[in-house]
Amino acid sequence: MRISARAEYAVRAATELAAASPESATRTTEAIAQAQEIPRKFLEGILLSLREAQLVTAQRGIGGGYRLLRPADQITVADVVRAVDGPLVFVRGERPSDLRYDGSAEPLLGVWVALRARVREVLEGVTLADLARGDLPGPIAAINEDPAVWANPE
Amino acid sequence: MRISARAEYAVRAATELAAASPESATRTTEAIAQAQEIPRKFLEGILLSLREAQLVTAQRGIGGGYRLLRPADQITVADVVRAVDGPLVFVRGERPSDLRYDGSAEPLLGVWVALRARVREVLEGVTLADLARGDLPGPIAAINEDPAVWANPE
DNA sequence: ATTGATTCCTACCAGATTGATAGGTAATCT
DNA sequence: AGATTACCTATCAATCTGGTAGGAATCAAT
Repeated sequence: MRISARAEYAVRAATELAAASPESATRTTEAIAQAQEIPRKFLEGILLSLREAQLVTAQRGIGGGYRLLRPADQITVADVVRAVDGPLVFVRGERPSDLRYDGSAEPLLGVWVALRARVREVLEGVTLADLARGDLPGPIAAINEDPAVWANPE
Repeated sequence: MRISARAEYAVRAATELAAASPESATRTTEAIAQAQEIPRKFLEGILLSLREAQLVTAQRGIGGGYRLLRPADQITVADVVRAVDGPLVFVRGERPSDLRYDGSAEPLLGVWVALRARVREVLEGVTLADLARGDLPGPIAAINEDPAVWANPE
């Protein structure tokens, strides 16, 4: 279960826009690329995806750039990841709820569905405003209070 | 965040072994492949990985096959997935706790760590015995009681 | 109307991963 | 000896991934 570079860059870029003040200000691809150390040409494609997903708008020409289309507290990390990478969780190329299991493997479906639910819980539980402010919401922060969560078991 | 065919096949194959009775009985690659409709040659490689991870043992020759090395209630889905696909969650090729963020993207680390924690919770919370018996443990089953969990939002 | 900044679009690329197959070797039992 | 089974190595096409190149369209300011 990997989070792609595309997705990670996208969240960082979007957070950069969320941190812009005032909210109506635009930031150029170049500015975002430098601030977040993202390859510029690669970032171009990412921002395009974010625009197609209606998370940002673009303005061409001098003084142009990107800005968020909705308030930062109404865009979640899940929105951004879905915009660039598609469905949050899929199993063998299909969404869990599209899978068909028969026979003894059937209870496995429940595992994938529960997995997706938990992934959603985290990624839909954090907004760009949270990230820009630098403070995770209580329920998410609570997860990380257990030190075991920071250890690598493998 | 995809669950690979390899991982999904591996869990099904392991469940097949968990369902064998008595527990000491062996099942051949061929038998597992047919029962679970997994390409045989592909399954061969998967079972090899499971053996290297010390989850199963193999016996060659007539009457040979594979069997679980530990009781089925002491092998979790996470164990199986790690055996064939490595770390459960990684971001841009690294484990969350190996990532370094500086500046405004720093709180993002907490998101990935929380994500991994929740993924672990589900995959470490279900054993092969649970799957073989066809009943998910209470905490996992509880997640799936909310109907929203079964819907595709995208 | 020209110029410079900027997004937008299409194409391309090398390398890794994924899902799978082929064919032979080694061990084990009857 | 012969059948059966796991084991190993190599190969493969297709796709994905991370990234680059170059120009066309658009916009604001002069």
